[in-house]
Amino acid sequence: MSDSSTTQNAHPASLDAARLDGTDLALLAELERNGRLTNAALAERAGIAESTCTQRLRSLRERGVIRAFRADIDPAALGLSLQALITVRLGTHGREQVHGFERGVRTLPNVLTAFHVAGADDYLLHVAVPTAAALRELVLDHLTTQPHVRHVETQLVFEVIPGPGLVAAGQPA
Amino acid sequence: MSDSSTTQNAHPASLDAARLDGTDLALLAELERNGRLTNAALAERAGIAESTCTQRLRSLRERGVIRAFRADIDPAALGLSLQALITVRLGTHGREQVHGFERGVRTLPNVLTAFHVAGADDYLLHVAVPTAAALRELVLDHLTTQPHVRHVETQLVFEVIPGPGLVAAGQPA
DNA sequence: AATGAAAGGTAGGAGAT
DNA sequence: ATCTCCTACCTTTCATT
Repeated sequence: MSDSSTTQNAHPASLDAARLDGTDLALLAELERNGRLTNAALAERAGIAESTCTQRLRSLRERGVIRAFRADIDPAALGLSLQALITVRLGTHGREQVHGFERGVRTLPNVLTAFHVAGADDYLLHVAVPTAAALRELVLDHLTTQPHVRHVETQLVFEVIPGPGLVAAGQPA
Repeated sequence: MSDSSTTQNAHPASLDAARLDGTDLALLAELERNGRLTNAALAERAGIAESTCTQRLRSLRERGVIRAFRADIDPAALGLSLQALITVRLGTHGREQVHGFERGVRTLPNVLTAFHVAGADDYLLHVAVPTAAALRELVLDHLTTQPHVRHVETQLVFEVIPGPGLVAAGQPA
């Protein structure tokens, strides 16, 4: 196993629709379901030799098609049993403000993902917290205090429903 | 490698804050960054024997702390270079409507994740599509046509910003 | 719960097609 | 680009502490 930490971000600048053949798609589909499949098992399922599989995998990582392999961890098991979506509007929208806010978000604990969106709102933050009190603190101490934040709105998340997977949606039917 | 596909969902009903010691957290933190770390490397980083690491890992999966291992795939590489957040409001909110809608969402291609939220809106769908035309089709053919959908609003996603990771936020500082 | 040893499985490269 | 074969490494069970 090459074990290059997360996958060196040596992407060639984000390729659009890398040329992926059926074998690549099969590998991706398997690895999206089970990222810890052994190379041997993967090769067998795709009907190719193990060494070929190794090379294909390396190529997919180097091209940035596979960005990383991640353990999918239950937030509740870490004591983060409350999730919320927080809508954020900035007062000014220059490059500096945007970059500043994003830099902050990347290190804000409790933020799972942030979306920069078009429209009246600027950001949507998906967060996980232990308690309602922690959520309030997050909003009051780390968001409304940020220099260019003009408006914040919080929605409780009842449930997160996974979609059918990326590869299922790939390439036109 | 035990290779039980995704991780059999034999969770004990969703444990809240499973008892996780420092070693467990170290393992989770590593695996969140690199889910394909070998057991040997993981053991070394955590300062435990390889056989111990195997057991810890098995336990974490069996308890549902680790739900799965997934390849993180670049949507653009699959030709899905446009992302959006779609807000959905239902007309009626009985159990049947909610379950029906969720069942539909789970099989809707292009849906990466759906959030069931509290408030004026009922759902937020994170989708990835190849083109603006495909987005329009998704909304018109698969959402507004659903029986209990009353209102749909679409926001373009400029950028998805990853948070610092779940484990970073775990347990109070 | 954690460990070391040992058997069996796996990874990735060299060289040929 | 793919394959077969080979060696070094990895995984895991089990007896032991």
